[in-house]
Amino acid sequence: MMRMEETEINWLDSTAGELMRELLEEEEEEDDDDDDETSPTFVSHESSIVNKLISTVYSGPTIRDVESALSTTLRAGDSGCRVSVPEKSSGKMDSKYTLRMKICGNGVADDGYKWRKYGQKSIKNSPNPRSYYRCTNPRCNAKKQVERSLEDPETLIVTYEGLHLHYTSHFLLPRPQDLFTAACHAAKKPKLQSTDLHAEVPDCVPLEPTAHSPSVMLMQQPQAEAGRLVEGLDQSKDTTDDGLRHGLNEDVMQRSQGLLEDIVPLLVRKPCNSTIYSYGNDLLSHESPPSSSTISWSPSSPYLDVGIFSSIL
DNA sequence: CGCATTTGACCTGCGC
DNA sequence: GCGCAGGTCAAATGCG
Repeated sequence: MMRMEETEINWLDSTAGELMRELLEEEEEEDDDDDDETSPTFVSHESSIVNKLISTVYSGPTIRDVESALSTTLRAGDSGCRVSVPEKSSGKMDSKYTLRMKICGNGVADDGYKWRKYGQKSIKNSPNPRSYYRCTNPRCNAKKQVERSLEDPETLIVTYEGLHLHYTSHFLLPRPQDLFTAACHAAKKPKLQSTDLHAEVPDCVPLEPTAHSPSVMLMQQPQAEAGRLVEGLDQSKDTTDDGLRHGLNEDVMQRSQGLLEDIVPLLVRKPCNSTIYSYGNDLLSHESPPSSSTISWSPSSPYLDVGIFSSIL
């Protein structure tokens, strides 16, 4: 079984590489037509290539599908949580991504990472202060800003910036009922970080390990583990593509065992605007600098994981 | 005691 | 150059 999965991944790797080359050639010919319907968010030339690649290799749900499924299912389940897909990244090709998250209970949708608040600032023309967070992983340069929406006080506007050089626990995809349970726990859970809504700082809905989440062990390893995982990346930072892939894959291969298919980003080697879809046990991904996001989702579990990768190189 | 949060001060970029 | 607004720093404080 494991062997078959590895073979599958290798096949996908090589296939992706070939497709990428084809698409690159194709792009040189038709330079204008970049309005790819699969991801209006991605504006760069490179992103468009990746989108084509993904749409070629991947036939699962699109971001829009995910958004649709989320709003439908979550509302149906009355969990109160909603995460919408990234908004337009402000035209310019920076490493920022903005998401809107519906507050649920006393918490909000978790993005799976652990954040440390380093500042709060009141914003002009806004009654709500903006909170600034950094990823607690010292090797990770990811940041996010959280503020309440002016239009809808129950909506948090989360702007992600920077790259997570480690995995989020959200590769674990709970079932819908688990999600709801987690949301309920979040409402009661003791303050882990800033969860004070008045301070506009939501942490997350913790994903409680369940028997239905086989990936829990791997993804909930302590941060030290994540740090080690990233060491490989740091060493090969200049390289980027190969180095990144190497660092990730090697480590992941070593420790993932049967969970390999759950966490190996297929196209992690080609960072660019990216979305990682997790569809059941199969995970396909594409990444792209300077900004990218990861969205993990399972049809049996309308949980949208949003991690932001950017400016890794 | 260690870690996270708070919060005022400081820095930086931008528009006038 | 100046002022404003946004972003970051770091000391103080709180909490487990």
